[in-house]
Amino acid sequence: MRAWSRLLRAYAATTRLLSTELQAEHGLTVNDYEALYVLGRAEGRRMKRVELSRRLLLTPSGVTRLLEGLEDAGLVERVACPTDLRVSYAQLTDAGAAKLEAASCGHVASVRALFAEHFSEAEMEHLAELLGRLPGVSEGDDACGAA
Amino acid sequence: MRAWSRLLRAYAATTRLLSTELQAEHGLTVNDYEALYVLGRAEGRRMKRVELSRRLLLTPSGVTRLLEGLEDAGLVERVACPTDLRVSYAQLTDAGAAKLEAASCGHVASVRALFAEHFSEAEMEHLAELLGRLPGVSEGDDACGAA
DNA sequence: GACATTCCATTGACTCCGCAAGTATTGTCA
DNA sequence: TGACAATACTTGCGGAGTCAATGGAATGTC
Repeated sequence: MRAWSRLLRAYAATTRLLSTELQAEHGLTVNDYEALYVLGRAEGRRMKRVELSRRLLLTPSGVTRLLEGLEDAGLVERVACPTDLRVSYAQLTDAGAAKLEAASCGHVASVRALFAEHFSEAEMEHLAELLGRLPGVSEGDDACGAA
Repeated sequence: MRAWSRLLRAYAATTRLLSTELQAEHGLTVNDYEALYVLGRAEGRRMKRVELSRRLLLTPSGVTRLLEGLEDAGLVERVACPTDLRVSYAQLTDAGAAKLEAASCGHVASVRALFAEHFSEAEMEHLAELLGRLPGVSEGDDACGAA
């Protein structure tokens, strides 16, 4: 089916493009960015790791590894939960917030540029709506980059 | 932008689902399947590796590795080109064609099921059309699984 | 006919991420 | 209370794919 194969290709193509750019300009992967973004909008700029894994559609181990990198870069801190010793929050640091701010600007512009080149506002809306119907896609929504 | 973040999530979600199934039933990844499929419809069931990398949106090295697996499994053969010693064709074997046949049935059904559950025919068409506008998505088209 | 250039393909080192297994903590129910 | 399940997270291993570097072959230029 065309829709399916195109979804594969669309992902591959756009990801490659945007990821390369984000990497070159800020040293972040797409998922790094999404993680910072999600944390930035979260209550107290922190979030349980499990929560994060649901938002990003990653497995818990994926989240651990993702945060490893962000922690090493000082963008995210590990904060223990006082009431439940099992959980540890991922908390955006000031550096992380600054990084997010810095990256947002260019990244959002790139995304907009890429999509606006091929779609009208209404079509983007429609595309988002359609994709949102697939299972699990619009879980904890409000999602991606500012605007 | 919602459309972008949902594209990411849609890919992650659907891929995970369908890939797991394909893996369990036939030991193929999604890209393995796409490769077999593309080869199956190619002139003489063979294709230059560069060509394949364009169709699958993989880098040449990605193709080399992908075919490595398929060759080990006896689904694809390496055939030299007489007129240009640089190129080597990937040629679908009879076993490969059989495997494709076997996998197609279930896989196509799964894909259809997944999409049909959430979209009407017209919506799928529309979705495919929208995704196809993104750069590089509808290159060498006719694309995916029988239908 | 020698040279640089370009193209096809492969390899090694790396990243990202999923799976399965393991640990630590919490909750439940006898 | 103590046993057992469930939850949150981490870790070892492996697969898949990228990039950069390489080698071999074809092409264009003088």
